[in-house]
This record gives sequence, C-alpha cells and structure tokens, in this order.
Amino acid sequence: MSGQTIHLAIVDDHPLILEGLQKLLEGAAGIEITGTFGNAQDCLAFLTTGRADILLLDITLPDASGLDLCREIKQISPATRILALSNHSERSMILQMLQQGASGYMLKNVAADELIRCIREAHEGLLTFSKAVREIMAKPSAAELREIPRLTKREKEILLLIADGKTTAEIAGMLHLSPLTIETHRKNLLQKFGTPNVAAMMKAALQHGLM
Amino acid sequence: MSGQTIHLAIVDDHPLILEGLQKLLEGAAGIEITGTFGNAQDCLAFLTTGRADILLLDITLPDASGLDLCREIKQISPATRILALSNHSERSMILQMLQQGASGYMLKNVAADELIRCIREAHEGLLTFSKAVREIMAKPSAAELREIPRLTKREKEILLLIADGKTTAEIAGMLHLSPLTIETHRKNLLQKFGTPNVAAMMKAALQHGLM
DNA sequence: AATTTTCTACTGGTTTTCCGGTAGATATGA
DNA sequence: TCATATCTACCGGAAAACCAGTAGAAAATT
Repeated sequence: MSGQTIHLAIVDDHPLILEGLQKLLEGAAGIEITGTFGNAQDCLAFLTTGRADILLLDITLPDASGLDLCREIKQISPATRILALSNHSERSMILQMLQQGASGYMLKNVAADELIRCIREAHEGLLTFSKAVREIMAKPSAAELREIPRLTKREKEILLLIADGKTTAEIAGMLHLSPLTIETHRKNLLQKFGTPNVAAMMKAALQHGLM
Repeated sequence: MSGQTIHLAIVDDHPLILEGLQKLLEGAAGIEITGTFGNAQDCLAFLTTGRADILLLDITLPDASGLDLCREIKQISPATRILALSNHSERSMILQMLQQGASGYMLKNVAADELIRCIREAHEGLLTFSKAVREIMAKPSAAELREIPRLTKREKEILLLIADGKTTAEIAGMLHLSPLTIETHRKNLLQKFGTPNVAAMMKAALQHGLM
C-alpha cells in the first residue's frame, strides 16, 4: 500500500472549493483525484462503479446531509475511507461523523501540508484529524457538560427497561413491583429530564450518554 | 505549559496495573504521578481538593463505570484531561468515552513510548489515541453498518418531531395534516424499526445515527 | 403510459401513558 | 439518633399511543 497511488474523490457543493482543492493537491505525489462532485447523488453514482480510496466529504450538501451520505457510502463501499472537510467545528458534529463511520475530520481552513498528511494517514488505515480538530475534541464545551439529571439506581434500571420497549406492566412484572410504583418512577424520570413524554426523555438520555 | 511538569493521576482496579504504570512512567521526564486510585470514589475524592492535569482512566471499575466517572470528573474538574486506558477495543466504546468528554483513548497493551507521547499530547490540549485505537476507529465494523431503516422524507420529519416530545395532535397542527395521518406515520415508523413503542424506536434511531 | 411508492385519511377499539398529587417504609448519610 | 433521600404504593381520570386494518390521491419511478 505504501508507495501506491491514492485515488481521491471530493464532494463539495462549492465549485470554488473543488477547484481550490484540486489546485492544492495537484502537486502532491501519489495522490490522484479521480472524481469531484457537487452533490450526494453524483458521488453515490460514481462509487457504485468507480473507485476511491479516500473521499473528502463536505457535510453541507444540497441534496443530502453529509452524515447520511457518509453512512450510505460506508455501506456500499466499506473500503472507502471518508474524511470530513467542513466548516462545522462543533464537537458534537465531529462525533456524529465518526459515528457514521468517518475516518477523520478536518476544518476547511486546514493547511495544504496538513491536508496531505491526513489523506496519507487515512490511507494507511488510521483515524486522523487536523490539529484544529484535535484541539476542539479535547475541549468539551460547557454546554456539553451541563447539568445532567442525576438518576438513582432504580431510576436508571427502569430507564433502561423503558428504552428496551417494555411497558409499565412488563417492567413491574420483571422487577416484582406494583405497576403503580413503576408509574411513579416514570413520572419522576420525566420531571428530572424536564421532558413531556418518553420520546423526548429517550433523546435527552441518549444524548447525555446516560445509556 | 511546555516544559512544565505534568501532574498525572491514574485509576485502575488492578494494583498490578497501577504498579506497572508507575514503573513505566517513573523514568519519564516532566511527568509526576500525583495519585493512584483503585476505584471511582477515591479518585473523585482526590479531585475535589487535589489536582491532576491528566487522568489515566480504566473503564471497568468496581464502583462505577468509567463512562460515568469520566462525565462526572469533567463536570467537577473540567481542566483535567482524561485518557481512557482500557482493554475494551470496541469502536462504540471509544466513541462513548469521547462523548463523555475524554481527550483520548489507549488500549492497555500500549507501548511505553506511545503512552508517554499520548500523555504529552493530551497535556498540549490535543485529542490523542494510540495507533491501535486509530486503526480501530478507522474501521467501522459490519455490525455498525447493518441495515438501517430507510425512512421517507416525511417519516424522518415526523420522527424528529416525536423526538422533540411533540404529541400526535401537536405534530398534526405543525404540519397542517390530520392527526390520523400522523398516527399512520407513527405506525409505519414502529414497523420499520421493528419496535413495540416510541421508547425503543428512539433508542434505535439514535443509535443508528438517524437523528 | 403504466406501475410503484409515498402520502394522505379513515374506522372502532384497546392499551398505555401522563397528570397532580398524597403518604408510609426503608435505606442512607450526617 | 435524627434528618434526608429513595423506594414503594395509591387515587381517579384524561390524554395519548397503539392496533389492524382499508383505501384513494399524488408523486415518483420505470
């Protein structure tokens, strides 16, 4: 693999960005741009027959979100390594891209030499970020660490059972408690999360990493 | 910061690991081990008064999960950078640690020089992983990419509103549709996810990254 | 143009959740 | 020992979700 040509594809909705990246990379030894696309659909069409070792992927596209496209590409072309290239600098977005299978993330102000380094590292099968992204990721924001409901042991146990789709009656049977007891716990959980129903509570709990 | 002594704390439930790490690091210039703990509680007690620039954190502890401890430490001591040091090599676990605010992750078989490099990089405010972890992260498993329900545009729209805690009547009002239409969409969503109710559907949707 | 998919809306009913509380027993902490 | 927190259980009822379908219109695809 080392010494082989890296086949690179790029998706970005701005032609100027595509032009700029091509110019930036044309001097890079061992990197060949095999396709550039302005939207998700063209990229997907290319990948069903074409080949890309590395895909530089913007997150904001006209016909799909980069998150959805990332997940879809990893499904149809698992060997393609995806590097997000985006102006989105929120830590949560970076984590979501990783969750969708991306192998790395760079902000659009990345320098040429760093861009090339990241492309090479991704090609080597390594998770890779530009330095700016590594700094962002090492700094969880205050919002992300905002007060998360402190659940008692029993509450957490019941929350997990609710998440498994169990009804109040089922949970009562499993824990050998009265359904009215479970109803009280549910009520308390909704109050702790400040949510009107289970749907919103599940979202909050998962986003806070309580499950 | 560069040239300053790094105050390092370590949490692991195995005394032999604590001993081994101390031995491994005692020759490292600029790294001072300020505390070692065998459980979550002792570590938390230390951090309420003591100080650690970097915390090496095992995930399996006798009195708490490393995930919960990570989140809790970041809340009481946001400046402390946390590096997970674990035998857990699943990509999902790594992502969860990042979500709880960790600045990096290493497997326990990490070499001494790499361990020291990661400690230094974390101290510099950078996200950092051992090479083995970078390789794992760049390789989403097949299970993670398993078939995810394909939602229509309208279904996704309604799913997001459900996740925001809206009732059928509220969603109907917002979208100018009949509540009966929304009920049909809900039924179809439950069938696509194969879940008995909204709670389980929310869990599945979030874990698949559909939101 | 024909077919398929998506979206819309409906029936009549059952099940489940949510509401806004009260309150005693047990466990835990100071 | 005392205070606090957690867990347990209850009231009566309204609101909401879930069930198992049918079915036509519009949009999208072939």
